[in-house]
Amino acid sequence: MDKVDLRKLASELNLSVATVSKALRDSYEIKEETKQRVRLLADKLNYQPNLFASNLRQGKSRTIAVVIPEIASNFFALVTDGIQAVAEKKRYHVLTYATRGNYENEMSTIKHLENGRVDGLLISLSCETQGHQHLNRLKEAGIEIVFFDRVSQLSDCPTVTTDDYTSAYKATEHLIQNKCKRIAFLSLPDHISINQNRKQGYIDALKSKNKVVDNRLIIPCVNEPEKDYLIVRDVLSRKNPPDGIFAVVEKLAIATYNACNDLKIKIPRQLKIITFSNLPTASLVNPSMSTITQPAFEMGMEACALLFRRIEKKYLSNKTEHIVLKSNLIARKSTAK
Amino acid sequence: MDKVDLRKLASELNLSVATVSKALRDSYEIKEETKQRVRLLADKLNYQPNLFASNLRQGKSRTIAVVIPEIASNFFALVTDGIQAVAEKKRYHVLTYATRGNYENEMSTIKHLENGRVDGLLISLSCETQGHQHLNRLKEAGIEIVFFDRVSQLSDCPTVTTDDYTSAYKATEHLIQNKCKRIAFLSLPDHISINQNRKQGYIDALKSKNKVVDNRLIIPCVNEPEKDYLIVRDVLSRKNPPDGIFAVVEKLAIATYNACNDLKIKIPRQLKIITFSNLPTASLVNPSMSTITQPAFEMGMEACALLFRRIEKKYLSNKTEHIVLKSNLIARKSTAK
DNA sequence: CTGAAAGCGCTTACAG
DNA sequence: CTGAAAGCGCTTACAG
Repeated sequence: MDKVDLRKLASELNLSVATVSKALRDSYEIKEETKQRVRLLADKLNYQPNLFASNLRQGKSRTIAVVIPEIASNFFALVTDGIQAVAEKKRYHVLTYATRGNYENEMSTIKHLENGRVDGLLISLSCETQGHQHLNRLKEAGIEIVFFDRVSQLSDCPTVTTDDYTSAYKATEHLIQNKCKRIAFLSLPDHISINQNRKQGYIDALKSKNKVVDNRLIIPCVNEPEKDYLIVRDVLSRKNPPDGIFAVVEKLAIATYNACNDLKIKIPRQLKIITFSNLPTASLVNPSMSTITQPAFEMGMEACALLFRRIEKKYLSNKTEHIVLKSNLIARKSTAK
Repeated sequence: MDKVDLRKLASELNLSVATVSKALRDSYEIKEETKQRVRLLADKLNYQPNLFASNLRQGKSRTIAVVIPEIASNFFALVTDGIQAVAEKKRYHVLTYATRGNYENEMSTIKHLENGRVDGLLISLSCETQGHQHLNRLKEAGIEIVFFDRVSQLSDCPTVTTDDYTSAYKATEHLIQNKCKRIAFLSLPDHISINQNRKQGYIDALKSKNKVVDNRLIIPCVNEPEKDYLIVRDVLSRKNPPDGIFAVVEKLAIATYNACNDLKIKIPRQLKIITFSNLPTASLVNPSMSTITQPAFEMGMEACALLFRRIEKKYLSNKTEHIVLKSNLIARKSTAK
C-alpha cells in the first residue's frame, strides 16, 4: 500500500493538487460536487495530511507544550488531565515534558521549543527556576505562554493560580483554633511564588493572632523524598517539637505521617497536620487528613482555555489575564482537637 | 529580532545553506574550521532548526506518542514518568493522549497518528477496545507499536506486562490462607487482557483449594467512579456478602473502603481487601492496605527502551519481544486474620 | 572541501 | 470554479 498524498488523490480524480487541497479544506472556491468527490476518495483511501508539510507551510503546529515539575503527582496529573480535555476538543496535540524540578532541564526543554514546534506553552515552574531569559526568548519567538500554579512574578504573562495566600491563612487559623501553639510550616525551596504566597499567609495568620513568628518553624525541604523525610523526622525529634504541621505539598504531609508512625507520635493528639493536597485517599488515611484541596482539573481546563484565547486572537492581547480559583479547606481528623 | 534560519546563517558567514546545514550536522565533508565558525554563530544567534522542515525532509519526527486510558492514576502517571525519562535521554519528544477508556477516542487518536507525526507508539488499551484495524493500519504505515500493561493478544506487537496471572493467584491464595470463604473479584470490563489474566489467576487459585468459583462473586465494574461505588456497596449489602475482596485496580479498592465506611463494615474483621495498586498512601490508609504493586516506573522505561530498539533497527524486527516484570505482594492490615 | 539544485508534501496568492 | 507556480526551511545526492 503506497503512501496516500495529495498528488495521489489528485491524479486518481483528474484534478490538480491545488484543487484537492482546497476541497479538503472546504474552500469557498471549490464547487460542492468536487468537494464531495474528493472527500469520498480521501475517506476511502484513508488519506491523512502530512502535518509536517502543512505546519511548515502554515507556520503553525496545532500543538501545545505542557511543562511541569513532575507527572507522578496527583495535582499535576489532574491538571494535565484538564489540559488534555480542552486541547482534545480543539483538536490540538499536547507535548508533555517533566522537568523533575530541575532548572537545567527546564531551560533545555524550553530552548527546544523555540523552533516553532508548538503554538503555545503551559508551564508550572520547577522549584529551582530563577531566571527568565529562556522564557522571554520563547515569547519573542511568538509563542504564547500561560503560567499555572507555580507562576513567575517577573513576567507579564497570563496566569492561573489558586488563592494560596488566603487558603494558607485559613489553614493556619484553623490550626490555631484547634489549640496548636507551635506550628511548623514545611515549605518547598523558597523562590517559588506559590510557596511565598503560602508562607505569607501562614505568617500573617500567626501575626494576626499575636503569635510570634519563629523562623525555626519555617522548615525548608529540598524536594527529594528521602531527604525530606529525614528533615521532617529531625524536626519532630527536637526537644521542643511542633504541635502543628502545615505542609505546603502533600508529599511533605505523607513524610510527616510516616515520621509520626516511626516516632510513635499520635496524630492529632500530639501533632495536628494540614496540607495542600489532591490525594484521593485523604479521607481514608489514618487518621483522615485535613486538606486544602485545589481545583486541579479545573485549573488545567482554565489554563488551556486561556492559552487558546491568546493563540487565536493575538491582536487583543494587550491586557494580561490573571485567573484565581478557589481552593477548599476540608477539616478532617488530623487537625481535630 | 528576525527569525534565524539556515539562510541567515549562510549569508552572514558567506557560505551556502548546504554547507551550513552539513556543518551543523557534523558532516565529514566539512572541514573543522568551517564547522567551528558555523557553530559559533549558530550559538550566538540562538539558531534552532525548524523541526517541521527537517522532519518533512527526513521523514522522521523524533517524537513518540503515548496513549493511555487516563493520566490521573498513580499507575499510569508513574509509567509515563518512566517513558519520559528514557525519551528525554534519547532527545525524543513525547505526545500524550488520554482516551478516558473510550474506544472512539482511542480510534480517532490513533487515526491522527497515521500521518507520520510520530515514529512510534506506546499504548495501553482502553477498556472498551476490541477491534484492531486502527492499530494494524498504523503498523502498515510504518509506525512501531509497543503495548504495555493492557495489551492486545490479537496482534504480534511487542509487549511489556507484569506477571498478572501469578500475582492474582498469589493474592487469592493469600486471602484464602487468611480464612476468607467468599472472595469477590472486582473486575474491569472483561475484554481487557490484563483483566482476563488476573481473573484466571483468581479462578485457578480457588480451584486449586477446592473452592467453588461462584460467578456471582466475579463483579464486573464499569469504570465510572459513582457507578462503581454503587455496585460495590450493593455487593456488600447482599444477604450473603463476601468476606474478601480482590480488586483489580486501586480505584475499586478505594470504592470498597468508602463503602465499608458508609456501611460500618470493619476491615479486616468482617471483610479483607487486597488490590493491585501504586498508591503512595497504601500504608497510611485505615487500615493499611494490602497491595500487589506493579513496577510502574520501570515498566515505562522498559517499554520505551523496547520501542527505541524497534525504531532504531527495524531490520532486526523479525522476533517479537515480550517482557514480563514481577509485581510485589505486600501484605498489610487489610488482609490480616 | 563547498555549493547548486532538487525535493519532502503541503497551502495560497494569482491568473484564467 | 480550476490549476500552475512559488515557497515554507530544511537535507542530500551530485558536481566541481
